[in-house]
Amino acid sequence: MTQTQFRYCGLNVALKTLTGKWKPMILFHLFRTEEIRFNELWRIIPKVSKKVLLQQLGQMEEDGLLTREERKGFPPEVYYRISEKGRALGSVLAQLEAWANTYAPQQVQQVFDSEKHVQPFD
Amino acid sequence: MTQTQFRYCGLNVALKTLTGKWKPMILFHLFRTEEIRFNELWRIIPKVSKKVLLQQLGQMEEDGLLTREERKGFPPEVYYRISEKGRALGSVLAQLEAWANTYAPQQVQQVFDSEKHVQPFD
DNA sequence: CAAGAAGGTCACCAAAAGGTAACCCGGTTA
DNA sequence: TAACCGGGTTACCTTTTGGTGACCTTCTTG
Repeated sequence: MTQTQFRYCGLNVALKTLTGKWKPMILFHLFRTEEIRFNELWRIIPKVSKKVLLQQLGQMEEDGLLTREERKGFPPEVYYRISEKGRALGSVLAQLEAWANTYAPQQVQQVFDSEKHVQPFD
Repeated sequence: MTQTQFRYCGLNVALKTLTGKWKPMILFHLFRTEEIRFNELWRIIPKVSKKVLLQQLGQMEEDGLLTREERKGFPPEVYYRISEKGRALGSVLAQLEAWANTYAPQQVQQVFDSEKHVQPFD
């Protein structure tokens, strides 16, 4: 028997930092690319508006999940990358992913299908 | 080096089932009591409105995180308990809790403080 | 000089989430 | 009969979240 112990306060905090329509996808890309420019991300993520993407990134920076670096110059570029704190979530996110694939495969498939016609990435 | 692999589809699904103002607290109670009546839960959870509690429980039932059993009789009582699928999340939730306690202890403390004057439970 | 690229802001709107209070129903008890 | 209990719904409102399009700024290039 798995005697799992948790309180809800930390859980609340953790879920609040993860909640946002585009955050799972942003995290996904941050985990796979090591560093990514704003416009790259914007082009990769299907249908998100510039404002909202910006604001989700802003929240994630506030929450310390990622770092934002302005490299000034020509066209001034901004690089986002996963932080220590964000990276520490990796295994948990993978487990959430696994849980959904095990216990709700049809819904996962639906999400997948609803996006594949929009974005053929990989 | 932790080579964490996840896609965002399952993550999206998992987070969607966990998102809701009172769900962390509901889960917390379901994990510790094995079975609980609606009004018990309502009295234990500080300030939630009946409607919203009901609707969060409804979503969680739809999502299969918990089971709802009407025991008809006297005043007809309704018992909620964690499901298989829900219980499978236990260790992940504990890890999210641990992550928040490690990386955002001050925010966790804030949530704790903001609720302790309302509810002295345990 | 005109146009474009990168990153960002602003005003405004639409949808979703949450909250409040009143009410319903069936059965019990004062 | 009146009031109460457990569980639940409804109408209505407020707050939060996400979305659209125009605009700005600095620098570069045609």
